[in-house]
Amino acid sequence: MAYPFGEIEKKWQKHWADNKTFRAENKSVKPKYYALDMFPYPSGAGLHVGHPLGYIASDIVSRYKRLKGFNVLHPMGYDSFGLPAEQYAIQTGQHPEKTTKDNIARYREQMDKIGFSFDWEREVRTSDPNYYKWTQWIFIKLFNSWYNHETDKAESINTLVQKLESGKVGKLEKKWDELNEKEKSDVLMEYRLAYLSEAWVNWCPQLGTVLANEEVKDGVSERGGYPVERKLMPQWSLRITAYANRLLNNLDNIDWSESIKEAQRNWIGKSEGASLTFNVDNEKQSYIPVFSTRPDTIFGATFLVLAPEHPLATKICSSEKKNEVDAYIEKVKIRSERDRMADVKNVTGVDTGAFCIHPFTKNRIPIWLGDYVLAGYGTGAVMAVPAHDSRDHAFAKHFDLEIKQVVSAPEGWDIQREAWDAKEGKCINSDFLNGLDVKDSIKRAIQEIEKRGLGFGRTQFRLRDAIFGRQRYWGEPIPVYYKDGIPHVMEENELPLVLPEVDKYLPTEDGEPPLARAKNWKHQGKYEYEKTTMPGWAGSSWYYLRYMDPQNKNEFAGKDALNYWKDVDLYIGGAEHATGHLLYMRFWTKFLFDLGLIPVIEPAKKLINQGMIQGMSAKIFIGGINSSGVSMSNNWMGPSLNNSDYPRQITFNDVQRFISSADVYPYKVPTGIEPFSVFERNSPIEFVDEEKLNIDLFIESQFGNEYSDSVFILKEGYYFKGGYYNDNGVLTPEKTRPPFLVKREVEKMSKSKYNVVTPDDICTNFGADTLRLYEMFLGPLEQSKPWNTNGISGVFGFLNKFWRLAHPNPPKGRENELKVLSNGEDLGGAFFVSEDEPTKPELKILHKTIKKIQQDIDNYSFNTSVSAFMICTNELTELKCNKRAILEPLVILLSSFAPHIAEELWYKLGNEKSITFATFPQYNEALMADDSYSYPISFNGKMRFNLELSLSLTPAEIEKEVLANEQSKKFLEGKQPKKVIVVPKRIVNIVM
RNA sequence: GCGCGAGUGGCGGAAUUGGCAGACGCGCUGGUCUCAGAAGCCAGUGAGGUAACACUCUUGGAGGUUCAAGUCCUCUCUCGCGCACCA
Repeated sequence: MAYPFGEIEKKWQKHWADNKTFRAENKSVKPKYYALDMFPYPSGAGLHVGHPLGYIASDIVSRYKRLKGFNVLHPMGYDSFGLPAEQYAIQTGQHPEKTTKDNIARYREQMDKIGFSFDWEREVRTSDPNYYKWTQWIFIKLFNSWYNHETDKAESINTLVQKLESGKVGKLEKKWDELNEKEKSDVLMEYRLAYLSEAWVNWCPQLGTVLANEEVKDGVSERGGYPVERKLMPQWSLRITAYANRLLNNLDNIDWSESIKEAQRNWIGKSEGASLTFNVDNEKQSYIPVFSTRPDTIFGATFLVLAPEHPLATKICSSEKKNEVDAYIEKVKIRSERDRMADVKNVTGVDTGAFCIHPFTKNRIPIWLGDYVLAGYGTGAVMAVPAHDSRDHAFAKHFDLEIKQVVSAPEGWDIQREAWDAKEGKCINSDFLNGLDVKDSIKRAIQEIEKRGLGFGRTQFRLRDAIFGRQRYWGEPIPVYYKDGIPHVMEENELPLVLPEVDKYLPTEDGEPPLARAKNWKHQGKYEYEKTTMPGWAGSSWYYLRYMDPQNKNEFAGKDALNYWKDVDLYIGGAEHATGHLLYMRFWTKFLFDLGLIPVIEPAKKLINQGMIQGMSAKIFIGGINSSGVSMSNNWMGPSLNNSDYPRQITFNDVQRFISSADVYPYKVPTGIEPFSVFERNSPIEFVDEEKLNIDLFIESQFGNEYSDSVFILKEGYYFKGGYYNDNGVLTPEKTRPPFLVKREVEKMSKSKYNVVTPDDICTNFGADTLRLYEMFLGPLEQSKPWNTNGISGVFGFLNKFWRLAHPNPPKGRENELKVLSNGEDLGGAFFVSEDEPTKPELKILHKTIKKIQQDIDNYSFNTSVSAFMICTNELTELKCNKRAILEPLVILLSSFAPHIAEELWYKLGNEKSITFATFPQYNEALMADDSYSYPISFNGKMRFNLELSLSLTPAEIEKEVLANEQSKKFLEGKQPKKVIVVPKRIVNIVM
């Protein structure tokens, strides 16, 4: 019989909730510890087994830190604005708020079953007006701030206005005071950290909306397949680029995984070089600034390339090239930026017919347009040095442009064939740079450029400002209204700007966002509000602060709370947020710090990315209707590929589709229906046992219903409309049907792949403690792994074994000592612990385990902790140890991992307060010490035998003992050892 | 292409950072209990080899450093993830 986990878990979950056991206090003499999980988006599929992986780890740490005397903040909430609820709303008309609430209720129910020690009084939801009021408030702060590069921090926009008034900043055409309101607004927009500007977006005219990059595939919208073009549109953006340097430099001071830091470094993409200007050889005196990290190669610049979107492109081109240039720009426009980046191999471009003057040589060099130059990076123009940049080289080769070498390459390098990109070599053909090393010549070139007033040294970032507006309904309204065409933010005391009701969640007929449907939704009844909403990452960029003081009505969080909790000590979540959420959160933290609103510049000291738990998808192969909608029946040759054998029971008209078992695909699928009509589809895994699909259940289900008319092709014979036919078309008794197999494949676990496994079944069948231990036992936290339940019985067995330590069969003659408590009669025996003094071996086991568990938790190595518990339990079982002095401390150790069983045993041991308030036991090295050690004795590095020796021996004595040993003599074969290595408490190695 | 990470039994994974490779668990084999099964308990389980020992081989591959290498160095292969015309 298993221990009564069901009863125990329910009982203690209720106890913890009723007693608010895990409530964190904002004032305490204890040191603080803040353990945070990335909060989930509450999707309709519910929590799957991958979610709790990180939550369990942070819960173990939280419970451990409480035992270690910390005041622990361990909260949970929901990132509850987002697209899926809105899509569902569009399809069904159900308000996203309702969907979200239902999903949250389900998440909560699932989490409660796992026994997390969250302080639920601190729950936050980003879609709650009491929460997003402060998200909007931060937006207003961003709008009212600018980045002062002199002080290197954000400041109130008022300090900028002062500087503008005194003329210290900016080059205004008129004096500040002489500007009208619109002009002033436009000037300030150039500086505000939240600003409105024209930005390039993926615009889909048919859908009337902007699409995110990932929603565009092959130049058309993923949904509907409508064309998408690049378009300049007014957009709200956040000036994250102002923080690029600090976001980069501060990475060195936080304990985050190297891969995340590296991803952020790449994303920020700092590069140093020079900006220099080329004058166009025309009457208009146009000039083109370019950015280069290789100003040392300036003498190798043989042409200029502009991005097709470059504003000068159409202005400078010669009249005879005008048509060609316009055609090219039009062609490029309909491709998304992503497509352009993906399509690296094809060189495209066009000659503008215009020329510019090389600033040093004064040569005339041609100006081209090329789509390998990105409008959004640098100045949108490059000086092409084909000899030393392979992209320029490819372009030059394609259009037969001059390639001029200016850096020495290795012997035999053919510069006409391949570019020499490396920053190595000496400058040649380069006037004043000749003979200099590349590294020195970069500095020298910048000096010269600055001296001659051609440009200046400059640092460029790949990071771009974050587009902040979304043409969506289910998000925070941006607290902005328009008065005489000028955007104004609302007053702080007018917040929150509550999301208005709309009749439909779609864009309007004229292509305005859904919020344009809101009736009478105007600021002070007069002024139009901004119609876009904030992106998903807005609310999550600061939520860790709100947890510190979630009920606060007057501030986003109170000063005392902020100063007490400061930052997150341990943050656990997925690595997929490397360049999104985690970067934005760091950005907002630095901004709030600059304004003096919070005391920290980084949100989280330590970050762990838990690995993804993948799903085991079940793929089926469906053939039938081809892409043009023509039934494939005419090509169908029958399962045996022999038309004359074709069974009469099936007429072609009945058959919609043919589904192949994985062990026959593609062999029994007639060649005529390949390849265009056979496709893979995921079957929901609940109809699959190992590899076998239960066809009957499958067809009856909502998912499989559409295949009720299909032929299921088996290795031998086939299945059709409830009957099994052999290859001769003879209806055959059910029993002989061969299995229909699916192809199992490891994929990301997601609702759309029908491979989601929820934790609920495990909780029901084995209990939450087993789930918690098992998820930890699977392997290192950071590692990704497919979910399987193969090993779960081992973990469950361990908990039962542990339970039995305190529920042994009572020894003869001492039955009267039995302590029978409430539900005592369950296992082999009733609850019974001995009050005897522990023996030395028992103490050794205990203290060894305390040390191991403590070290493992400190290293976040939870899988090895579980092993340690198992070893300890096995050893104590061997000794038949049921002593209080051993079990009581062990129960405390176990309580972070398996809190329910620990809490129950703690209670049975006679403790009245929750084990949460116990103290983590201290290990004593002295009790673990052995007086002897079994030395492995090796000869020439090969281990031959073990020898038990006292640890008090000196190395010299050990050597003597070993050499005197009978077995050693055998391996020495009479030879004299050359050398004997003795490492005390490790090894002895004899070199012959 | 660039960056990061990883390759250890049939499987998930250990290995105090250079010191007995394969802990712990699954699976498998045999035994015990049972009318039978499940659960539990006991024993075995890297490969080769042997009646059993002995012995030999073994951490993706090839070299190297060392008394000693899964661990350090060089080269190389494979896989996973991230970024990807960033001038």
